[in-house]
Amino acid sequence: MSQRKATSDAGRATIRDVAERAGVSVASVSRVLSGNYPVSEELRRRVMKVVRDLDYVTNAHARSLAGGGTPTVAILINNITGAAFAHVAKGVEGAATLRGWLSLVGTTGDDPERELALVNLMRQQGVSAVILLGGAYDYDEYQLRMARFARSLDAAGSHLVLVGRPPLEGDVPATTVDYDNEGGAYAMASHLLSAGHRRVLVLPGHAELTTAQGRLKGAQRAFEAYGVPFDPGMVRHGPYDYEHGYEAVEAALHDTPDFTAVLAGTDVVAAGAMQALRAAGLRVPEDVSIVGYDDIPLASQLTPQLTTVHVPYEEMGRVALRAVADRREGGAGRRKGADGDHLVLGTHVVVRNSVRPPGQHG
Amino acid sequence: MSQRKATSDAGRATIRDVAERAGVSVASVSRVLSGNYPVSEELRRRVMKVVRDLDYVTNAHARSLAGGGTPTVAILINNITGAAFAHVAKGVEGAATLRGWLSLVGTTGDDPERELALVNLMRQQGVSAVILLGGAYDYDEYQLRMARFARSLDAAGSHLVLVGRPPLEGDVPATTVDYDNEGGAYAMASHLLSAGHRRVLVLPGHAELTTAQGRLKGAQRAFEAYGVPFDPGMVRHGPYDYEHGYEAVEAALHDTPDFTAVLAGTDVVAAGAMQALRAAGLRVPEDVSIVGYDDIPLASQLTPQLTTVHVPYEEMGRVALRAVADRREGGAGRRKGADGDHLVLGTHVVVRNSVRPPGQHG
DNA sequence: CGCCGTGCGGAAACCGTATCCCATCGTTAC
DNA sequence: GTAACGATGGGATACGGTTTCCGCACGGCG
Repeated sequence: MSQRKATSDAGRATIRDVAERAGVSVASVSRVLSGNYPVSEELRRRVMKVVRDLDYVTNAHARSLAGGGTPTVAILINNITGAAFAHVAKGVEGAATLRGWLSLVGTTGDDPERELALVNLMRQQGVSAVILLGGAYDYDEYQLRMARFARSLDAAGSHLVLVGRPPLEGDVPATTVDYDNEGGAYAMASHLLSAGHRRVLVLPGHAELTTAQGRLKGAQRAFEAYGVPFDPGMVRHGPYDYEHGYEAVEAALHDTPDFTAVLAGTDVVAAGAMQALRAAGLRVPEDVSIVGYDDIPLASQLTPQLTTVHVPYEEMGRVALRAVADRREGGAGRRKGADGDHLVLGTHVVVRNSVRPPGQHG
Repeated sequence: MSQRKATSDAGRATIRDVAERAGVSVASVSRVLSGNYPVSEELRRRVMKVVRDLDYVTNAHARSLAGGGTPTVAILINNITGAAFAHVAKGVEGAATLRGWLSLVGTTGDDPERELALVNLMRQQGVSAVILLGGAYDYDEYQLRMARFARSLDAAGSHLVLVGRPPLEGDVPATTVDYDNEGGAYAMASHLLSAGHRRVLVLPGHAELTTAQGRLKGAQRAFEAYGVPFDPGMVRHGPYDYEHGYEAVEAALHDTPDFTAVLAGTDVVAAGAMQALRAAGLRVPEDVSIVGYDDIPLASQLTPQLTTVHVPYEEMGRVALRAVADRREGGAGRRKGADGDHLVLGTHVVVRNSVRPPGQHG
């Protein structure tokens, strides 16, 4: 406990050590390293040699305390193993690294407590922005919670970015990067309808999840547009996972076995649905068609390859980071609440082999 | 450019602001917040109220400069979208958050340049440890490179952890968390052999990748143990992706079509292989058996569900973090090069539905 | 009533770096 | 020849906390 300095010799080299050993001042070393001040070639050489000898690296904490610092973004994600969000994270991380920014990643596990704790932790770190990934549960409290985050971060000179969530209401200092969720669902459902399907099992996801709400709404609109009655009994809610897809189809086969297609809220859900159909002796797509959503790699790896909606996840990540970077460079001149606060990216249907007209066996 | 203080009022609140507003000294505020010094109830209340009013959070940079700081681990990963490594990352992140540690994530994209840059960046951040994820390419240079990283980090009071890579040779200050790669492959190949398969297509991965080398070796040992001649012509190297699995099977069907089973180096490779077999009109497992490696969720989502080798990825992540934490608490008393430097976790075969004895149609 | 111990709050010294301001030196112009 | 000037390097200070060292006030006891 007491010997705090026991490992003193193992501590990292400071800029003072370098200065001393090179026989120059601390200021000169700093200038050589940051390179934003003219120094003589001789000085540079002397300093750099010592830097190499000592394997010196600047202390990022001290640097950012003194004002220099590397810009940092924080990525907060529910579950890092979810393929879709992993792609967004990749987009953010790639774009960040490209401009020399650093990225922190935290996982919330869908726990509001942890989300709060992490936002505060990131605030402590002085991040330039906090990027929140993934659909949100639209509790009454949600809007207030996010608005509080947004203001809190804004007051600290940071910024909140919502990716894949609906924008916040009112004059809240946050940026939203979204995709045309409802439109994708509309197009996907239209694809099924135009193939002749009328009885479609819909598995949009959790009823409270904003993503699921949008996907369901898009499907409903498509049914309307085609003049096909939409049967609420054909909708089954549940989590975005394989098991739900499997169980929902199992249950539907028992309750309403006349469906000829499955509109899954997610590729993973589609995979589960496909498996359940097979287990029941049904063929895909000969007996039942299936479509997914997200277009993660799994979609093209299933048999048959899945027709699905492509969502530009990685691009969204890049866009999110760009929005933050622009805002940061735009600086004081830009007002919050400006036009760029809500960015929407397009989606499109990717046609593969999991859809056929109904009743066409063989 | 010039108006550096333009946004002055937007800057975050400092501990001094809190102290002033609460009418107490800076030291008192610090003591209330860190809680490692007795303060009166009255003082605590006064300070906490102001903290809430101002939405104050401590500046992590200043704190860690002054010695307080939150311990941080860095996770360096080739590709965040790879399922296996994502699980390790999840394990590390979860264990880190559990003890209040922070985790940084960086992706290297298999680029040694970026790897170097990131290690240095992390060193600047003063991380407690750098955790390198994933199989390594065993170039001559690799050992030297890692040894340099290890010493460099060690000198800065940090530590290098290799996860899923072979341990470093010699007296290098690094910890390795590994799994029984070769043993898993041995068991998996034995499973096929005991089912009666003799002609097995082996897709171990890239020839230079240490993971692939181990998996191939394990398979070879199993063949030896069973007294079955191992045909090098049945081995096809390539990347751990879906396309490689597909193309390798396609090529093998042309060159050596007498194989009755596929031993894939990865579940994803197995998925590709399965697809190629189907495309050629072969059934799995009736005509050809397939096994994978890793036991990622995909394995149980394929049709048929894949028999594979379970690798405790998430556990490895947790173990890696625990190793770092222990070392940190063990402190100066522990010598580098101690026993705990190489941890090996077990693997086991998970039997599902993708294997049948050869020649048993129906 | 005075002394001393105790508990709590304040002033100040760092942590490692960037930057401002000034001193110095060599150079050029008058 | 001297003054003014540009190019560099050094010293000092600020960044926002933590922590050590002190001093003060209060209470109990002799």
